[in-house]
Amino acid sequence: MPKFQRIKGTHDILPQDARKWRYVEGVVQEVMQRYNFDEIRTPIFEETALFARGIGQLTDIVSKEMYTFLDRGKKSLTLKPEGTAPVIRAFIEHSLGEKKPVHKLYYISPMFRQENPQAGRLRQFHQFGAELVGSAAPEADVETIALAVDIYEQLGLKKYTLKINSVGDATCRAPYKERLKDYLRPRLDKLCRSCQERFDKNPLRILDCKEEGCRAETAEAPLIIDHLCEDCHAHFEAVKSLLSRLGIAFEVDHRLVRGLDYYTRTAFEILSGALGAQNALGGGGRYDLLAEELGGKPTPSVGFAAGIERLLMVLEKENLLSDFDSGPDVFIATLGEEARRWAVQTARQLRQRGLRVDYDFLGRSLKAQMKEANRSGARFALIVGENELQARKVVLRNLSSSEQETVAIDSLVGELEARLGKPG
RNA sequence: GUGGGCGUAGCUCAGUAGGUAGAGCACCAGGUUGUGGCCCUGGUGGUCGCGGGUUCAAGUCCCGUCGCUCACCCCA
Repeated sequence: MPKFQRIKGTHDILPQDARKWRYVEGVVQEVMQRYNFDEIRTPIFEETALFARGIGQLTDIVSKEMYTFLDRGKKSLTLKPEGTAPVIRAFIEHSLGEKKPVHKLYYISPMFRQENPQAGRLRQFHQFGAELVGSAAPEADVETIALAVDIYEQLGLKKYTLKINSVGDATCRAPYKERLKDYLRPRLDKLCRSCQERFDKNPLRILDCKEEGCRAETAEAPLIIDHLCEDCHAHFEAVKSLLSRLGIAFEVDHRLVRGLDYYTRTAFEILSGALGAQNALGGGGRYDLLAEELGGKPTPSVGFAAGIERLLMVLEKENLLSDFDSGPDVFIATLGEEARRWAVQTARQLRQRGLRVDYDFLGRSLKAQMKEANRSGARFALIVGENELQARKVVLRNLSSSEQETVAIDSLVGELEARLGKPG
């Protein structure tokens, strides 16, 4: 048992996995670029009040999941539990809205939530996300949804479900909430205990409860979709029709509610059956009121966030993550002191030419060095002893074909580059 | 915060009726005086999560504790 171990809910990403992360992050960046989203990087921590204000004091995230601490100046700081509030804070702080009306921003970042870990749920986890800031048009909603979908498509993912809903806005949500509460009030005692708690805090979420009894009780409950104001209704219809035009399959789920308070109108989630209990790959929606809430000018916006760990779990399950092993171009195996010194020098020379080169650091036998070369996945081995040095030649062995030949040291670089297909 | 499962070599695990630990893989060395992948031989490696108790004797029984994991809740 090691003396120190990683703290609960965190993961070390070891080299073999790091390759998979780099691949996924690369695809994310590439698709983001196609949609002309630009990267933004915000700090790992923020003033606590930013999240309390932005996400909502009553949400689970803020009320019980944040990593909050005091700095030496007794200021309350919080490790970011989500990405949208920080991005909007930066947007306001740097007056980006004054420079041009619409900003398309994306991020890839760790997030922190102090929950009990389980499959697909960590305390430090990673999200990529995008925010389209400054447009109220339904095209903007569709832009972010299509972007999310295309990232999954680009990764080869087939089995996922897109669910969408509208949660209304300032004019229609409050009245609907009251109607819903009126409906639920007489049935309150038949609901599960957590739903009874939700009644005051977040009644909309009761519709999303998985309890058999609650589902039955709410089967006939009024749905927000039937109580949207005219503008919200038109917006939702436009979003749906644009999605259809793009051939993006979706399910309307009138019970879909998101856990962060800032959402208005469009809300969506992307689910995967391959995940277990935590089945949301990503989610997002429109948040037209957030910028004002954070002290900025009214700035209608949409965005989404998606979990990288969950995505990797699914890709792994679907067998979409293979062939990431690769070894050096050349492994130098030596015999004798003089040859070892030559290897140090030659390795650097080759590396400066752009080749990936490695050699032995343990002073082992030639046989052990060859074994190491094989294990490393190297394409070529360079075998060098006193004989070769005297003759100014080296043995160049192709490790997959087992063919080898003697090459003059002076023409080594050219010979290697020719065989590796690299530009000389 | 609550509940279930699990904690034996680097990894995956076995361990019978309690008698102070094994396999496969990996690793190292040799079989080839200067050459890998297969094969053969040998070797390194374990306070059996930790603490306490029962017992002549505990990985094996009892209690506690910590950790991991899955689930509830919530969400990525």
